[in-house]
Amino acid sequence: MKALRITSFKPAARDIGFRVERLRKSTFRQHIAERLRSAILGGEIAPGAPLVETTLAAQFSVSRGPLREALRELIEEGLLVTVPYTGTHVIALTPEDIHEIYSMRITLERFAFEQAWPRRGKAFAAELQRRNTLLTQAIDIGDDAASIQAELDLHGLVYEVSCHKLLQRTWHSLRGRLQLYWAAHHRAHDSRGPQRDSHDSYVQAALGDDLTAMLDEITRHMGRGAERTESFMRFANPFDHPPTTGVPT
Amino acid sequence: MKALRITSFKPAARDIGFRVERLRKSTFRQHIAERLRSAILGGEIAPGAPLVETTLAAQFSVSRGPLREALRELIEEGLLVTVPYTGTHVIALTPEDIHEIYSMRITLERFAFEQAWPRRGKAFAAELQRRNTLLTQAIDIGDDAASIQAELDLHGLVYEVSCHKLLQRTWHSLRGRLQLYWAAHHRAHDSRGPQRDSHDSYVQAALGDDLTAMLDEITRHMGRGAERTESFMRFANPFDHPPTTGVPT
DNA sequence: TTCGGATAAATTGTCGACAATCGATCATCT
DNA sequence: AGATGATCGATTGTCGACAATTTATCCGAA
Repeated sequence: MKALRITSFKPAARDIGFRVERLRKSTFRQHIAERLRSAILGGEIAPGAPLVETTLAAQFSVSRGPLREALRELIEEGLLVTVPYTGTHVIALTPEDIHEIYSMRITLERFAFEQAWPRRGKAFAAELQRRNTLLTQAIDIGDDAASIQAELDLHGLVYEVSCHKLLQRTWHSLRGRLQLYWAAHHRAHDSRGPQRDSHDSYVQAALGDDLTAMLDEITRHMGRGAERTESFMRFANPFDHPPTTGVPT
Repeated sequence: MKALRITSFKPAARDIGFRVERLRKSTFRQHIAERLRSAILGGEIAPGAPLVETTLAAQFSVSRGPLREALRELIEEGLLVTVPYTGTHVIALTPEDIHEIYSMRITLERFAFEQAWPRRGKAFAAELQRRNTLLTQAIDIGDDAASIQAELDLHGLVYEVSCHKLLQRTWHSLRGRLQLYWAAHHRAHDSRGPQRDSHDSYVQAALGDDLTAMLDEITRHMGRGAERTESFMRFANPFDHPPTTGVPT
């Protein structure tokens, strides 16, 4: 076997200017967590659907140990809820949840722009436009999953540039819920995801010099999304689910 | 045994006006997670300290299964970091982390007040003053742990009143890190925690009618805390730790 | 001495089996 | 019929042992 080992070198011994991230050894737990996450977020597993450990373990061809640990991760992420001795199921988002997600998004993204504003540069501008192009293309093609991904990526850039690990972490969690909802939304009535050109003013403001205008744009932009979203949920709400017992711990 | 069972009643059958929360069944995992969390946050386990599964399992008198799951929870919460096949240790906060915590706090607490502002009532005012009194008493007695707890509780009220589950969840996570740092801080040079009367202007503004003034007060209040905090860390930084590899997943 | 590889100890990852608990079903009694 | 209590199947919680991997140590050769 003799896998290449990069970890554990003497600190001061021949330092090429070439730092490599400690390459993460794959454990079943990690693979399962990733796969399950994308399955949930991608809509392969519907919101509210129950997950049975033995079944999943069999599907992944592992024992229940690693599987349970992977579940524990997703539970703590807020994607799953569990009741001891009873079962685990994917969270079912309520209209209130959606409202909370959007209001939180406005707050976080405004903060992110305040942090990132002085850090913007040519690379930022180029990357922002690149991602916007990607989004537009995905919409034109009509690929729902790609559109969602692209929109999240577009909005994600400012968090990356903010250089604020805690903020990124929080966004990551929020992003998961948002993706979960969007996937369910699009699957429910197969309208295309984000509308074309809907992010042009967002991008333009982000490249401009007026921070206040940018902050206003965020509030306006998100407001539109929240509005469309909530009005939809008020009509068709396929998930009017039991208590769910989802206390933050 | 025959424990009393309140769960699972028919919805419409004789509803006494007496709602009771589904009492949570205790599993080892939960107990361990709680105990470990408080041990870490309380400073019993120092930041950066390694945790060995077999040792812990022996201390708690359980097998490694439940213990590992409890660890997984704390890892996902951000209190622990782990490297596969290598080990787990308590996070070591850097000055940048502290800075991030405080800036995030300002953003979140301002948002919380915006949400909670119309919901304030007599109960809110009474509770706020009660908690402030508790804080003052704890400081007068000189009980560090109680002071930290009291200050966090005081600031926590607005999140509770905000009725924003997502926000509460985020605050809970932030609160953990804050508590972790404060405990380490106070233990390092045993100065008393928060200063007396430092929250009077905060409480006063929270009871007033000027939201803008409140938001400013938050920024100012936190700014003071961050300043004291950071200046301390710049001088004495006992935790100048290895890479830590703490990617948010 | 210093470098390299083999070796050993410690720690985590994984597995399969067993125990505890829950929810539903059904029998029984008033 | 309605409520109460026992039974059963399904699912999760827990355990102990074994395998895989990392890290530190030791030994030998240039």
